[in-house]
Amino acid sequence: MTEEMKDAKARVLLVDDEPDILEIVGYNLKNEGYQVFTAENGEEALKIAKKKKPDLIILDVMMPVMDGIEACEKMRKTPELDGTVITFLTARGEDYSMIAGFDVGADDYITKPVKPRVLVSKVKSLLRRRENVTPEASNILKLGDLVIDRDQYKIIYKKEEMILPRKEFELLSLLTTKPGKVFKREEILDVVWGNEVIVGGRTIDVHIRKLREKLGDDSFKTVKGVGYKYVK
Amino acid sequence: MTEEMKDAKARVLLVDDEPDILEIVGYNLKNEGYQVFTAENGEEALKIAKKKKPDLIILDVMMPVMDGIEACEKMRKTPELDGTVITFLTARGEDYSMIAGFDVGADDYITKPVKPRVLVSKVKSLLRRRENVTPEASNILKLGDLVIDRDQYKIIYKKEEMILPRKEFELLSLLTTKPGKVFKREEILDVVWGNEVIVGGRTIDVHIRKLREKLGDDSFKTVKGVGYKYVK
DNA sequence: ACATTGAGTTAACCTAAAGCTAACATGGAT
DNA sequence: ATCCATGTTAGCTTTAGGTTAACTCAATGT
Repeated sequence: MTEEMKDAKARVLLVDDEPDILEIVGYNLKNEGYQVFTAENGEEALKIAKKKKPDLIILDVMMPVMDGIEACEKMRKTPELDGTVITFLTARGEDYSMIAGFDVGADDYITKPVKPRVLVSKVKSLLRRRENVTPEASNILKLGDLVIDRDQYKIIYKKEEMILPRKEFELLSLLTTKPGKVFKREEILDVVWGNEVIVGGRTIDVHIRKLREKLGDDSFKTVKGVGYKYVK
Repeated sequence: MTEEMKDAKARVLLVDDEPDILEIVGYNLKNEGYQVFTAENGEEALKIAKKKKPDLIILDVMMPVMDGIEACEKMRKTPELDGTVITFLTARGEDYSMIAGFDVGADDYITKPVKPRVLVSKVKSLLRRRENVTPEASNILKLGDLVIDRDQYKIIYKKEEMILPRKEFELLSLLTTKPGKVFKREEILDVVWGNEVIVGGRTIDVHIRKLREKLGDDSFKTVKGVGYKYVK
C-alpha cells in the first residue's frame, strides 16, 4: 500500500524531543498530505532517515543523545540521503545555532515558536527547491553489452538482467564512471568503502574477481602497483 | 553559459503515432527552447533524422509501418546519426521492450505516461551526457608520436597502444614533464623512488634501457656524469 | 695508448602485489 | 532462532616487476 503511494507525496522526517511539537507540527504536515515520520533525538533520526529516505528532514537543534547539528553533519555524509533537504528548528534568537546549522550543510532554518501556516508554506517551498535542484537525471549508463541502472540497482549484461550485491555494484559503478581510467586502490576504498572503514588488503581483489566471474574476465584490467580499470 | 546556448539549439526528433503525445511532449520541449521535429512512424522518422540530424531522438516503441526497435536499429547503422542520442518511449511495465531497446543501441528509455517535468529533465540530462562525451577530461600529454595518458596509465607510441610497468611509466612521465631538460640521477631517484628508498647505482640505467627498447633509442639522451633527458 | 670512470647490457634473483580459495563473520529475512 | 546471501579475512600460490651483480663497452684525460 505504502509502496503504491510512495511517490504521490513527499516524505518528511520530523525530529524533536518535545512530543508536543511532534504532535502539532506532524498534524499540520499530515493534513497537507505529507507522509510524516518522527524521531525524538539525533540518533534515532539518523536511523530512520537511512531507512525511510525522506525528502525533507526537520531537525530540532537542542536534543538529548545526539543534537541536531551533529545529526545533520552525519546525514550529510550519508550517501543515501544525498538529495535530502534538511532544515533546522531553532528557538528565535539562537543565532549561533543557525550559523552552526548552515555550517554543517543545512538548507534552511525555521524558528520556534512555529506558526502552522508559516511552517507548511516553508515546507512546500523547500520541497519545490529540491525538485529544481535535483532534476531526476537519468541514471542509466550504457557501455556496449552492459547496461547499468543506478536507480534500480541492477544491470543488464548480454541481454540478461541481473542484480549484483551492493559492494560489487558500487565497485562496478565506480569503475564505469570513467571507462579506461585506472582507479587506484586507495581511490576505490575511499569511494566504495568510505574513508573511515578499514578493510583488508585483499578485499578489493575478491570483489573484482567476482565481477570478472560475472561480467567477463577481460573487462577488468589490473594495473599492477596501481589499481584497476574497466575497459570496453 | 555555453550549456544554455547548446541546449537552446539542440534539435529533438519526436516520434509517436499518437498525435496527442506529439502535441503535448512537443509543446513542453519547445517551451524549453528545443527545436522540435516530429514523425508518426519509424519510416518517416528515419527519413527526417537523416535530413535534420537531430541531437536527440525520442522513439515510441509501438508504431505502425516501422516500430521503434527497428527504426533504432536502422538509425544506429546510419553514419550521419553517429553521435545522436536515442531514447525510447515505452509503456510502464514493458520491461521486455526496454531490454530490446538497449539491445539495438538505445541510450535510455522513458516510461509512459510521461510527466512533462520528468520528460524535460531527462531530455536535459541526456543532452548533457552527449556533451560530456565530447570534451574528454584529459591527463593526456602529446609529444610527437608519443602520447602519455596518465589516467589510464598507458601510452601510445607510433599509433600502438602499450602499457608500461609502473617504474618505467613514472620515469618516462617524469622525463617528459620537461622535454630537453636534463634530470640528474639524484632527482630521478627522489621522484620515482622516493627519498627513503635506496637502490643500486645501475637501477635507473636498466629502466632507461627498457624505455629505449620500447620507445626508440634516440629519445633518451645520456649526459655523462649528470643524468638523462628526453628529447622528441 | 692506456688507465680510469661512468654507462650499457644481460640474466639471475628477490620481492611485493595480485590471484585464488576456503573459512569465517555479519546482517537481514523468514 | 535459523537460514541464506553478502562481505571480509587469512593464507597460500603465482606472477610481474624491480633490483642487483658481473661483465662489457665507450669516452675522456694524461
